Amino acid sequence: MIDPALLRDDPDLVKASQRSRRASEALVDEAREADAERRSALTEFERLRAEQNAFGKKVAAAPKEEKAALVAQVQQLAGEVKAAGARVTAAEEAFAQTARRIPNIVLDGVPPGGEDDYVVLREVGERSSFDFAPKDHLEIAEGLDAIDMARGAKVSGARFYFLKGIGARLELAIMNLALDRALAEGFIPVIPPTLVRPEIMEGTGFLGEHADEVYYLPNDELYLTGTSEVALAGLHSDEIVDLSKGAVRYAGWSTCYRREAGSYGKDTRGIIRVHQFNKLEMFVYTTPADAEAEHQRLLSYQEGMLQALGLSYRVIDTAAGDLGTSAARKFDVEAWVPTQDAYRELTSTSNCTTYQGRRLGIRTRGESGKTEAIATLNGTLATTRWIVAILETHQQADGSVLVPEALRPYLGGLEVLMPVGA
RNA sequence: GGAGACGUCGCAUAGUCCGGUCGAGUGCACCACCCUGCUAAGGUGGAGUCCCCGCAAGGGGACCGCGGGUUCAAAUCCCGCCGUCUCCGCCA
Repeated sequence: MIDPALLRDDPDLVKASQRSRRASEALVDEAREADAERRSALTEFERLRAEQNAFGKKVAAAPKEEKAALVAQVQQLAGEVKAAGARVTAAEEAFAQTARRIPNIVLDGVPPGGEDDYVVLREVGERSSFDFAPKDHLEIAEGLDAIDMARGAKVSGARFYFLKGIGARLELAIMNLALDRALAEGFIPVIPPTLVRPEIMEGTGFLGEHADEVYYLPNDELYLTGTSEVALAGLHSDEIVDLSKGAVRYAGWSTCYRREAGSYGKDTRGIIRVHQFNKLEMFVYTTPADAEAEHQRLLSYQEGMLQALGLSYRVIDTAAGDLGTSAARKFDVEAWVPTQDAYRELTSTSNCTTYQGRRLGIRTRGESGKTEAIATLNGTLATTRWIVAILETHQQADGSVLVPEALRPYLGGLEVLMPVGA
């Protein structure tokens, strides 16, 4: 939810944001009209209600024998109050419905346009080159007996897999490396629920255009989360969060579930795009003033991870039209995947400014002691998918894989992953 | 799965049976001031959240888990939902 005051005070800003997202500008005027209607209905209701309240006091104070006459007098007023109240409810509903459809205001500097209009901020590290024909991650993994797709499909269907042996250990190693780095930066580790109630899923904005992506358990009215961002945002819903000691930073470790609807035929090979994976997610509550600096900080932690793992990558500034509903700016870090001859997203970090917090009723106390909107940010620090980039980048001609130094302590000092039977 | 109890202002509680004088008392914590030569104690006052009108001063409305209903009037009566706890049953 954007700040309703913005709609009234600076509609042009909202419209500019919509334009940059290639989204509807008319929606802004629609919302403004709904807001005006809502307020006039409210004023009318409050006037009547005040009158009724005053009368109520009179009735209460009146001697018994006069009560009946007074009561007869207000009966009509009571009906009017009720009708006015109903109008307010309807008008507020209409306003909320319209206003909610407006996505977050994009920040200055975000490239306008759609999916392909991102801006590459930088490319870091040398792309690996091979004097042999590089294998893709699945072929390498099968050589290592690290991933079993066929049996994943047998047990659970397409886009499910077994990570086993060194594959399982590798995932844990990446996750633990990320966790340790997060701890060093003061993040509080959290293992959150992965099933959440509708209002939490709704509040984080995932039931909008991404509704198809979400698993739902109708018997229990619970949603499976596609990222721990959902639970970590819900963690402080309807609370006033104390930021007097600085930003509150969580590192959520969770399994993530995604339906991948509409991506049929895309990335069907291996574990690039799967229904279930693990992720270490950073989630930060901070003041609106500090949000942009925090965003850069999250990005730097992500880049630090990729660098530690010897991955070549680029950072892109996602175009406005490709931002999620809640995001005001988003940076993706994409690793070079040799056999795809392409960069593939390993991390994503979004600054949701106060949009998500407002939807979830999360506030903080400003300097003056007044409550104010809180800003939230999130960013990936490790996922199962990283295995893809690591295997492909560090593979050797014999099918073995060099373990990046940073990862070795998490694999009992192992320096090379050897193919089974080699 | 069955039975029951409970949900009030940061925390703890009163109020609910008998609807109005209750947006709501008390204690603790909190803030300001006063008093007391330390720590402590005592006194006075203040303080919630959200919204509307207003340049402001100020005025008004809503909020007693949530949502409906009854009524001139609901924390209080009725219904539904959610949550917490206890007992029994079951269980990886």
